[in-house]
Amino acid sequence: MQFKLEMEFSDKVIKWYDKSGRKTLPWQIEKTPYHVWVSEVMLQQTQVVTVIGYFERFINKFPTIEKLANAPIDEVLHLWTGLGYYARARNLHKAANQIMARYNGQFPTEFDGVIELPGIGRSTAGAILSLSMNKHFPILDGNVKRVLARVFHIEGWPGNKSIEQQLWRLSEKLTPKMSVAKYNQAMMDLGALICTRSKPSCDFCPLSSMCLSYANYDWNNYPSKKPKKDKPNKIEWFLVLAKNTCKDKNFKDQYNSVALKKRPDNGIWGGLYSFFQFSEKKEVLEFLDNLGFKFKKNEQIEAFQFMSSFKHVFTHFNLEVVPILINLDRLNVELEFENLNDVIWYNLDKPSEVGIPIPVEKIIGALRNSPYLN
DNA sequence: GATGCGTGGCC
DNA sequence: TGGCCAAGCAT
Repeated sequence: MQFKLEMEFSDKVIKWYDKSGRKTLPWQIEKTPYHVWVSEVMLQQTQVVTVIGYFERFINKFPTIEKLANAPIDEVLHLWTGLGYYARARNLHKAANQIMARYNGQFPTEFDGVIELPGIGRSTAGAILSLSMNKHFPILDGNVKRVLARVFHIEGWPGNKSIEQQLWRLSEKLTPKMSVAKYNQAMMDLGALICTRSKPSCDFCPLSSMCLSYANYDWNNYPSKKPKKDKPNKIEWFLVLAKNTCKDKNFKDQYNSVALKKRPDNGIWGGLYSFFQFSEKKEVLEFLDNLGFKFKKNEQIEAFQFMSSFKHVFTHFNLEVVPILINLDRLNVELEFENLNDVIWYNLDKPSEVGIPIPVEKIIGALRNSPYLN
């Protein structure tokens, strides 16, 4: 038997959802475990408007867990290009294969089995089981954290373990036995639509009468801000090796493919294809040396074309990208990458279906329609 | 337990 | 413009 406060809380939330909640997002049409799973993973640290298009393309390409499991990882990463946090895609693919092997392709229905899958933590497991099967599990995403921190004046940054634990206990206590699916979706909607990070719409909030932050008009202090840390700046040279593969005389002075190398599965842009990257310029020359280039000073200057450098911002550092373009046709050399693993010639006109990080996309875009083409 | 992991939007 | 953050998880 739940106490009055909890009953009142969930009652208000659910009634609000019936009137004002979201019910027609792409992953709410057929609320299968697979659809909810893919959407929840895409929505990790990512906003709904961004996810919608990615979700539709993804489900269209991989309509079932089996199709996803059997797809090449590069194809999965291709559909994830631009979404970020690429480990999510690799984990999704790995988990799909586990589901095939362990559960005969049926998404597991027990919490222990779900949370064991790579890329699924406590909150995502709770979301999948509650939203798609109405099972009684709490969730604690950024929206729920914000709502609870404000209504109950939870002090401290939720990234802190003990604060997060407090919030989990609150979420457990407030999650009703009945209508869990509706309640959990309602809490996320409330956080996303009403109890927003800045300028919340308290006038339309079903919880305002029991909200400490509303009473004190101090929503801006909850949840507490993350402690600041300065971001390092890094510089990276991207070696753009380009050549003409169409062998047409008219395109003699142009090229239409560039060399890309698959990055290691771990770390930044894991499993994606990028240009050869170097943190020191002299490493670029050494690399070319090893490939058989022997430059005299003047040749080097002629061979290098510096494209516009630009900045790319990550969560934890700033990256200055300096692309160096080398037109191999002009040098009249034939480079062989046979001794290098995971290198592809990426055709600018017929792009391979692989994952590409945004800065690489930008450079490729510049090559397609810019003066560099001459 | 702190840190690594993307990208786009907002003010 | 730049700092901050958004449906977290893995290590």
